[in-house]
Amino acid sequence: MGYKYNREDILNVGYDVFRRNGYHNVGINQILKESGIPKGSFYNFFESKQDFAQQVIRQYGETNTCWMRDFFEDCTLSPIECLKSFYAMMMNLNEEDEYSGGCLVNNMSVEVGRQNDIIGSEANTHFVGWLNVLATVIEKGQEANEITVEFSALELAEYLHAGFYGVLSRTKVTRNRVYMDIWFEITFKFIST
Amino acid sequence: MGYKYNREDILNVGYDVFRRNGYHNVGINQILKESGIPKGSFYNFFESKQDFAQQVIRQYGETNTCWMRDFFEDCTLSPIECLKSFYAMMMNLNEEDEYSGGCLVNNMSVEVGRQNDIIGSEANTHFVGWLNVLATVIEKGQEANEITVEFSALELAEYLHAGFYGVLSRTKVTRNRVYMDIWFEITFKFIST
DNA sequence: ATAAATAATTAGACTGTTCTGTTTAATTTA
DNA sequence: TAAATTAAACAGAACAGTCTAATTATTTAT
Repeated sequence: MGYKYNREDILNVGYDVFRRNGYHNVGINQILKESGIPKGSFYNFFESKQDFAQQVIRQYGETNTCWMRDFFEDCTLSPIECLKSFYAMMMNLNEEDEYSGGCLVNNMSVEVGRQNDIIGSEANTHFVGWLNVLATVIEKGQEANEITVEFSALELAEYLHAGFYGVLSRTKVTRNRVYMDIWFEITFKFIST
Repeated sequence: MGYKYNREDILNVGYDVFRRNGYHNVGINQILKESGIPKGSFYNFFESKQDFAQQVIRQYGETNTCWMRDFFEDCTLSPIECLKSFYAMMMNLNEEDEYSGGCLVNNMSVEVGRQNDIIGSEANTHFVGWLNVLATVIEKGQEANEITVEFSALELAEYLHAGFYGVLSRTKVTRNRVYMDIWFEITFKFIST
């Protein structure tokens, strides 16, 4: 029989709280309260707030990379239709969430990515992982003549990635799905052959 | 002769400090220290930290709207070349700044735009203003047959806006100009007729 | 197998600092 | 002289992180 609390559960609470509220707006006490863990246990598992945040990002980043890979592996549609349904799903999730969080890794990048090297490079690591998954699918789409070959698969992945996160920022203040829809329409029109 | 300190100078300090460090990571004391103003004077001019941040955003937002309008009015190139040189300039500024700040309004949107209605809607107001300026130029480009008419000028403005801010977030953690260049190449290739 | 010893985890009071914002008084300008 | 501004001490809450003790799990010795 294990102990009462475990690292993973606390990380999951951290994911939720950081994603919705940002990094500097969240105190350790809030994490403790929402996870029901006492301070001593927290500092037994994590060295500091920064260390905790890094581990939160890492867990989510890795989980999401696997999730994306599985999604595209299981997707039986053509490559570009897989991409479309992936982004359609992300947009739906964001709408259901009422645009209140966006992407944890992007939020962390914007808020502290430049000042804090530890968090910045942790975020970048996972961005790169996701971009590679996207690039794989894009490449298949190019081979199937569905996607333009004017640019490399990785360049197009960066393009999709940037556009989507830009539009997430836009929905945070407009709280309206239409901006995601516009981005979707234009982007997929443009990359399609 | 006026008093020793004035609202505008403090707002400019706030712009710089908030842009580089975010909202919740900045304390009033930092603003006081960097502007040399005592606390009493600060609270004479501003009701609260939130009120201060709102005014910082407003001043920058309005200034930037005018600056953009002037830029495009003074630009003697064709519409799409004006757009290109506008974004090229923004990219150069960001590179010179070593990717350390990005756009204040976008940073604020991502960090607090969803939790804080005051700041969120202030940010949105200025986004809308900038988008309208962009749309005006895009419309001219469409009339001159330089820019695709598959989408409305405002939709394309949203598209440019989202992509650019997405890529700013990307440069914050990569600290490399190349991601802006990729975005630029792809985007202008796509919108050009 | 059981008991003793060791290690890991839990618990929360406590520390010192920093946070936003208040207050009161002195000074400056109109 | 009256109003606006400047000045800094002060207040109360929140902050990250420390510390000691108690509890629980695991390992070692018998």
